[in-house]
Formats: sequence, structure tokens, C-alpha cells
Amino acid sequence: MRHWLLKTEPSTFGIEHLQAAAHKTTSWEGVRNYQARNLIRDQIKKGDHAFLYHSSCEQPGIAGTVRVVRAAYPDKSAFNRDDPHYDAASTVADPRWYTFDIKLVRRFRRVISLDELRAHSKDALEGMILLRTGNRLSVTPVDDAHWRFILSLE
DNA sequence: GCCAACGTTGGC
DNA sequence: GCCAACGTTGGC
Repeated sequence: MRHWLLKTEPSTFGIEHLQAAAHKTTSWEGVRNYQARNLIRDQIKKGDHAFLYHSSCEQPGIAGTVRVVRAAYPDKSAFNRDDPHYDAASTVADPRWYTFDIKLVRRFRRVISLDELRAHSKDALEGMILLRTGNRLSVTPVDDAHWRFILSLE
């Protein structure tokens, strides 16, 4: 069982949206980066847990945890011409992009801020991908030890 | 296959 | 809005 971190912009889709969604579940569509695609397609399994991270917002940080309730399947938004994530190169016969479903497990009492995570970048959270400069990957693996430590921060 | 140009991400 | 960092594209 692996742990993950999923970035999202709360102005588009944040933890409040997930909380309000039917069954508190959503499909994680729109990832258009090959590295992230490979993780989704090959490594993210049903039952895995992930942090929901808010980016490009007033308070960047981890807002809660989610569980993978369905593993990878083709991302239909790539087939839809009207969708902003449409990709003509992705076909039903040979899909290029994948999505998966997540369900909200718990919204933290407070957002664990990027600043607070950074404060531990040289000890407990050393090597965490999110904290590396220039990291833009929207789906990243999280070490078990990092996972437990971050939960303990709340 | 190289690499310059361009687009995107995301913190500040 | 700035800009560093990185991914993608396309000419050669």
C-alpha cells in the first residue's frame, strides 16, 4: 500500500467540492503530464491513501486525506472536444490519459501549510518531492514515514 | 537527436 | 503580476 499526494487548485476543485460531491467521491480527471500519468496508470492502487494538497491559493498546504476507490481507467475528458483537457491524440482504442476515483476520508481541522512542511524539510520530511525546488508534478508518492509524520502535525 | 522557443506551474 | 523551474514542441 503506497501513499500519494495530489495537487489541486481549490478555486477549481478543492476539498470543499469533494466534501459536497455525491458520495464524497470524484474522478481525478485532467492530468496531462506523462510522469504523473505513469504513476496513475501503473502504481496507484485501489485502497491507497493520498493527501489532498491545495496549490495556487491563499494558503497552500495539505487539506485532508482521500482514499483511492477505483484504480486507473481511461480519462474520458481527453475524448471530449469541448473539454479544456481534450487531446486529439488520445483515442478510445488507444487512450493516452488515465483517471482514477477518490473518496474523501478526512478533512483536517486545519490546513497543514506549505510553510510548516518546509520547516521540516531538513529533518523529518527530508527528500519529500513536494518540497523540492521546481517540483511541478501533480501526483507524487509520499514515503510512509513522511505520511505518518505529517498526520502527527495536525 | 539537439536545443531554442514557448507554455505551464505555482510560490511569492 | 513576477519569475524560476520545468515540460513540450518543432525546426533542423
